[in-house]
Amino acid sequence: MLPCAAMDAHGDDPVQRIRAAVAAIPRGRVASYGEIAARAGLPGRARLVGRVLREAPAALRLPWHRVLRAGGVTAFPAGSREAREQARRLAAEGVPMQRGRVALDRHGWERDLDAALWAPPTRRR
DNA sequence: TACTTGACCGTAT
DNA sequence: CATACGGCCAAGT
Repeated sequence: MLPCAAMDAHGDDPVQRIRAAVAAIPRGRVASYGEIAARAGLPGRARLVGRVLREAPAALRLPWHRVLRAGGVTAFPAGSREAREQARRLAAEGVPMQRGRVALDRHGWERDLDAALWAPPTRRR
């Protein structure tokens, strides 16, 4: 038998883990390719994330529009069909993209961590 | 088999 | 802000 059979039980396939990481991006939030790679346990492999998204079946309904390049810049050429579609989808969930860029300090997935560290100890509202 | 491409990234100039 | 460079590595030529 193959030794990988055991690990498969947990989903060892990089493609599956990347898809799962993308699917986990909260609505109204965005993440970078590098961040997704790291969350999928594949640090330094941002390009693989791009490849996986490009080849992902549309039927999977992955929130690909929530994935941006480092710095919050769209991975698509300005004005391209994909870039416009991405901006449209993000806008639909309250994430503005201007000049092909999203403000990560306001909409980045990791923003919550910083917010938590800087937030007042007591309740907020 | 060797070389090129890419939905990328961080650092350095 | 813009180039450049090295790292990454599966697919395509």
